Amino acid sequence: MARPMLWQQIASNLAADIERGDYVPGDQLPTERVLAERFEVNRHTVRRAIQSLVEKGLIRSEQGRGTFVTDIVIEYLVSSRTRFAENVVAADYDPSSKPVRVKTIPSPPAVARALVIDIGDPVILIETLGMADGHPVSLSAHYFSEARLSGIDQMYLQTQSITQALYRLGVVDYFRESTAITTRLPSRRESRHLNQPISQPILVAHSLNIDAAGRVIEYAEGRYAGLRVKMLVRPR
Amino acid sequence: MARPMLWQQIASNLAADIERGDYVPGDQLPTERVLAERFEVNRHTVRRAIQSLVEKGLIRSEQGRGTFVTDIVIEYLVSSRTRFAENVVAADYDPSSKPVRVKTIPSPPAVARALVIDIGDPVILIETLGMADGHPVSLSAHYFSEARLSGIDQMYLQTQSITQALYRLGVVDYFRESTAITTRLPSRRESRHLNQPISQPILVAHSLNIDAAGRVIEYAEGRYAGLRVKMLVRPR
DNA sequence: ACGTATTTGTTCGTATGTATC
DNA sequence: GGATACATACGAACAAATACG
Repeated sequence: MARPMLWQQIASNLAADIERGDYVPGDQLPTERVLAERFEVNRHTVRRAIQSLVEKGLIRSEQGRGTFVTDIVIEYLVSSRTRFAENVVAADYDPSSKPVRVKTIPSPPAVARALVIDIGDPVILIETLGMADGHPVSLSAHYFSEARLSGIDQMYLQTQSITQALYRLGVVDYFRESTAITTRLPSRRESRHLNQPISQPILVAHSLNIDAAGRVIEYAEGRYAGLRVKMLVRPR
Repeated sequence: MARPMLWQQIASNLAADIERGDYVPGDQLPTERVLAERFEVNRHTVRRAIQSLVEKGLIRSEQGRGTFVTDIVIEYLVSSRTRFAENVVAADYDPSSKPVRVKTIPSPPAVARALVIDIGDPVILIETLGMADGHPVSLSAHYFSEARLSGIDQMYLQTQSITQALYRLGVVDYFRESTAITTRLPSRRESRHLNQPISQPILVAHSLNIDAAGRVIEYAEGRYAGLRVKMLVRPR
């Protein structure tokens, strides 16, 4: 029997530390020199261990900076049928979501313009937190015209799915008409929900969804954790 | 004839200041109190003037912060034929660009992967600063395989246009195959070139351009001033 | 704007243990 | 046993990128 090699022992040690949460995604690992001292081996041996973890995708090294635990990265495909859960599944993570706020409010100007209603007309706001493997990824505010889709708030609370809620209200399918992507620093509230530092920028996507007949269904403002999300566009 | 109202005189005064460049996009105007003193009118009168300029879209006021000259906002359409100049013209600004760096380097891993060459193979880097009405908007690094497009650096320096340079090398047209959009804070160098604070996030777009035959032509990393750029996606 | 310290990346050389013929 | 090839591990030095005052 081959006895386990030194570098493999070190690799599984480090992997266990990461698994246990000693180091969370984005954290910097100790330097190679420090690890070499801790494990009482040569730096080469530590490097061999690190290399194997990099190949596994668990960590990433950056020359001159350090070695870091890999962040969860969702490649968020912006297409005509953009759905949160599908994108997370495609990235091989476990999707989940929960309501943050559900309420009816007078529509702000930007929302009214998008939904083609008058400013102040009642709109239903459903704000959701989307997660991948339990890590928050997106905080999305979905706006619906109360006049057109009355009761969607109740349907959503029952089904926990906007697609499902729309379906029960007769919207069998809907499409992404346009998406405008910007960036800014998060508010305190946003940084709290997305569990990321207030100094880390977020991606902001304003999108308009229409049904098969071209009627405006939903206007949404999605805020995405900049560290964990990449928007992928394949143009027509 | 109705003689001009006080608030209108003040409004056109302020508009002229802005037109003349006393205040550039993003600048904060003096507070309402200060303006009231300067024009020797009541604050209400200043407010009426400001309101009219806000409606014209020239300035924007933020409760508790101040009044600011509207930033230039480019709606950058991500499509199969994405060209910088065309996007700037569509937003009604005057496009220009200048080279920042032109050099041949061994290809870094990410570039090699995108261009389907070996790591370290020579690539030509052309870095350009794109401007709208003289305000920097994008800092883009364009990578070309030296083996495939030898001499494009010289062509670019002659024509000052990447599209033109490619044309002279036999690439009559090219298309955007994919674009990945992320965000982060700028480096010192980037913030300097884009003339924006280091604390303001930038949009980062990694894109791949191919020719009509589907051959990879160019890999680019565009960095866009977050304050002045909105990426617009119309999915297929 | 520029040097200094830190950190990863690369390349030498050397020694040792293991498997194979 | 002997010769060879190969992988593992250690040591030292330098290169390249980065961070920071």
